[in-house]
Amino acid sequence: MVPARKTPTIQDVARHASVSAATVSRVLSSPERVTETTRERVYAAVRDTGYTINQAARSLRLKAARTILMAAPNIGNPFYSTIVDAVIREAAERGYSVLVASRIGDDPNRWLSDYMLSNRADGLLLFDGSLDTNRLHGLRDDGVALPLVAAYDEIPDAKIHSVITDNRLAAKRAIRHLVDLGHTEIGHIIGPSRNQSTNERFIGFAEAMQEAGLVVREEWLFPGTYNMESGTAAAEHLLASGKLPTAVFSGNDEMALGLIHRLRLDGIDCPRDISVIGFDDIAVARFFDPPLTTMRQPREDIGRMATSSLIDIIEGVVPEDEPIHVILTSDLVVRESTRAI
Amino acid sequence: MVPARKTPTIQDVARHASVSAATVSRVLSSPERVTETTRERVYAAVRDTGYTINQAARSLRLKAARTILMAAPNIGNPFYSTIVDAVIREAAERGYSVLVASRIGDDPNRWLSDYMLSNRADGLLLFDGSLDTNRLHGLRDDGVALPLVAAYDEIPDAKIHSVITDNRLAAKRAIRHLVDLGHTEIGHIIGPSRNQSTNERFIGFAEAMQEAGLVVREEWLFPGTYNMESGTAAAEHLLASGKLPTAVFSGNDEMALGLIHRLRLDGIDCPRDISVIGFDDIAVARFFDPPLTTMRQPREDIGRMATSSLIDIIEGVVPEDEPIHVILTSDLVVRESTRAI
DNA sequence: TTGTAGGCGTTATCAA
DNA sequence: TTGATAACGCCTACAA
Repeated sequence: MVPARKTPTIQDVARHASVSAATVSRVLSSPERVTETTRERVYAAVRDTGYTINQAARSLRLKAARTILMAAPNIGNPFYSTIVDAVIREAAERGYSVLVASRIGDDPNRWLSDYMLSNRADGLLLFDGSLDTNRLHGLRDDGVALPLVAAYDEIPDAKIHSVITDNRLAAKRAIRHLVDLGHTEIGHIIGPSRNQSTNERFIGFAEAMQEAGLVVREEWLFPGTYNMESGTAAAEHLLASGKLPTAVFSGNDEMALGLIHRLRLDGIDCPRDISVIGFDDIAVARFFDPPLTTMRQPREDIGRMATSSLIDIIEGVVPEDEPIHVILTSDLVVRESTRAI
Repeated sequence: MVPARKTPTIQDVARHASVSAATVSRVLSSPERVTETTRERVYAAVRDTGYTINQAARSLRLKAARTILMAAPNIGNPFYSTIVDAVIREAAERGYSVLVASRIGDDPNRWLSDYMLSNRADGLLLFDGSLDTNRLHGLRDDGVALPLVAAYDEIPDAKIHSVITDNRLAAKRAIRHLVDLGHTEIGHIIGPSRNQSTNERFIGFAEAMQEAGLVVREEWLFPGTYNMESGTAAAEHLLASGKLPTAVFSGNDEMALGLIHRLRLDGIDCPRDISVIGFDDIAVARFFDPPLTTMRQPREDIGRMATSSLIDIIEGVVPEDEPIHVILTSDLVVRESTRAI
């Protein structure tokens, strides 16, 4: 219980074990290159001194921080909870730490370059498709491309590694589900337009509508912001438009929840009077009243795969000229917020 | 648009500006100690070379990482979303980065010490009251106490800085609200017992019951785990117990949501047949059906204050022998899940 | 198998 | 006001 006077260094361990610092370093990184006996002595010394490696020194020497940066436009959205968890988990398994950043300040690109170029992080996990592609390419270090994986929200650039979901297809399936139930008057709450995934969902919606021979009515489209309040706003927009659609495809679950809640205030019941399908399958979806029909996003898989891909790239196991493009599939989860007309 | 061959160092900038590296360093940290003219020359050189500081080298030299570690038992819980956001925001404002860790692996303490002692983080924001106090004290560096702030979940140790909420009082107010509505048969879904906040809420519940002259019935107590599934389980427990209470105080909102959902499946309607009050006021609470009455936790304030306190401690503006103890107050938010009997 | 020595990029100290 | 120098703790040639 003697408090350490000072954080022990590799030198202290070396002295303690009567070996050189080099040997200690070797024991720690490649134990097989050291005799059994000295190895044991070093391990003992490590225990005795309570030595832990100094990451700053190690990073400086190795030019690698064994840290990745997860950047999202709004990490405060509960949607990211599962993802953050998966990212941390996967990173930890491979010996990496995770720094998190949210969009802060004016220049959306500056903080990223700061992190990357200052040796704080070895790679970037980007959940924001709205960033300037060129500047991203510009983030270079040592003349080699910055390890970067676009996750969830795609970046329309084939050269950038990405782990995304089949947004367009999923949207089409959502609409087909409604069509199969007999709906012909279908509205759509659109997500924030700066997200590429939003656009993909919108395109899927439009395509499916056309394929079903249905018309997209302008007044049944509403630009939301992915939070519940904008679902409420969408409801008010629809209410004001005079005639309600019989079904609504919401760009995400939260807006769907806001929509259902607000409509009910005016006596419009889901699913009795209107069907609503969401997107994501957030945790509350199945506990809501009515339990929400939605397109389930494999959030955990996104986090895990994006992280492991990024680390693969950092560690050079992925050839630079063969971009990774993982497209995960979303599942239709039918619950009670949609019903036949 | 010429891609840099190599990350420029302070030496490169120095050469570029025809000054010494020391001068460049000075310009960057205390510009007033350098002549206007050289200062300008250095700034220009920084721009030209695209120099960014190497954090690893800086950390090594300064023995400070300008990084804090946020550790929570289950960062995957959406409850933390707002908090993470606030922490990042506050930290960024003071020039700090944020590392996140979740409980991973066997030894809950080991990873923390690893982070701290290895110079990766300068301080710890701990959202987990179940950690061994003594080992926490043992986390020392240079013989001075590890900068540590216990946030949200308190640690029963007066020497540890903390930013928490008035759990016991809040629970009492929740119960009094129910009592004021005429309820006398009140159940409680308890959170995971390893959390101190859980215990505080339970004590508050018990005290308020006693003060109101009500008895706590064993079969109306249910140990949950803070997720919606355990709310469902609580419902089934109550259903099986034969007689339902007329009101339930849930240790958090998510369990309340699961409870309400599950009871409705058996035709027990909230608030018609049973009143439910939650704790936290998570984002969905007001959009749920019925909108949830709950004790609002100032989550953003917790994140912000805990972070700024921690950084104060790191930077030595807080005397070590005067622990910070912030207790934030929770607000009763009356919505529609509770009603007079 | 082990040790010596040099350098990663930065900043603080001391001189000039 | 500015510059030279040393040191932070680690790893890796290279030498023994």
